[in-house]
Amino acid sequence: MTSNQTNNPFRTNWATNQLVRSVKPEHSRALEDTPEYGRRNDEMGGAEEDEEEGEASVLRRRGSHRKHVSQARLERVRLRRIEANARERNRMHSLNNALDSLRKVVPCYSKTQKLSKIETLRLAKNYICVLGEILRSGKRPDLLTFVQTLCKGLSQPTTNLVAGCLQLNTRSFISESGGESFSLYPAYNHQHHGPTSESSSVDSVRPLRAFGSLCGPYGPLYNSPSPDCPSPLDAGTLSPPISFNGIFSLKNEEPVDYRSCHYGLRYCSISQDHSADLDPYDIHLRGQFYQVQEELNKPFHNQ
DNA sequence: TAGGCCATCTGGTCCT
DNA sequence: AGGACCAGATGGCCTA
Repeated sequence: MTSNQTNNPFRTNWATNQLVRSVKPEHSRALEDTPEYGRRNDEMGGAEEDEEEGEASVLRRRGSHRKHVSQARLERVRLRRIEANARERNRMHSLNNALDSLRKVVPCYSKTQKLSKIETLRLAKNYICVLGEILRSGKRPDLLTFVQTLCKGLSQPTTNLVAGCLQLNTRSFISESGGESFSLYPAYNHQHHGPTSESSSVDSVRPLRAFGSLCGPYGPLYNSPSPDCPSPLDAGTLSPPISFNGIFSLKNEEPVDYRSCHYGLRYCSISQDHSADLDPYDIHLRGQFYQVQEELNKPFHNQ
């Protein structure tokens, strides 16, 4: 809610128009000399000046004419302007909703510290680049490439934020990954951890979001729709999991009900017994083997 | 306090 | 004619 909504919109716009008027090019000024503009000035308490002075007789003649024909028409114009404003607001709101949806599927999502619009777009573009490269090559890039690509063109604060979301710190890498057997790919999930798992963490990293977000043939495997379709992820409570050598770190602002999670492959590899003890701000999930995950990840097994 | 980000209003342009 | 889209301008809020 901005002051524009709480205050009389014409109040600020009047000042705006006064200023704009002084710098606008001639072709724009022409329109402002129309009855519509005069009417608006009247409403904002500004203005008879166009008619009283300034452009003298021609305007005055036009002015008298417009006063004669204007009332009903001007009322319509004013109404149209109000309606157009409302439509524009709605349009921008839907655009913002779409951006929010985008925020939820890029690697760094936080409800309390939202990425700006421009940074969201940049990060999304970078993310797509990474995923595209993965699809193209069938291999996951090395960590450095991933991070560099992801943060390409991002501002320093956003880079820090993304790094924070991804928990990019040396200690995590060294202590938990042993130098290279880790994954920071939000689109990935690990597998084969736990009793039935193999422990090769490099191989355990598998892309996941890339397919989980599609409405394509892999969609049913997840029982999860695309970003266009509502999903637990899109409900806004989940952010992409980060895997460090089989340990997921999930940072969220709100608790997540993992028991009702449809993204079983991504989030539900935890027993219900433990779910109540989860710290939503730093959740470590122990992966379990899922048959469907094996299916899903087939295309991503390195050739 | 400056700068970044955002919501809103507005007029122009294009399209149906 | 009217709606969608766009870009410019502005003021408010927040943070370093």
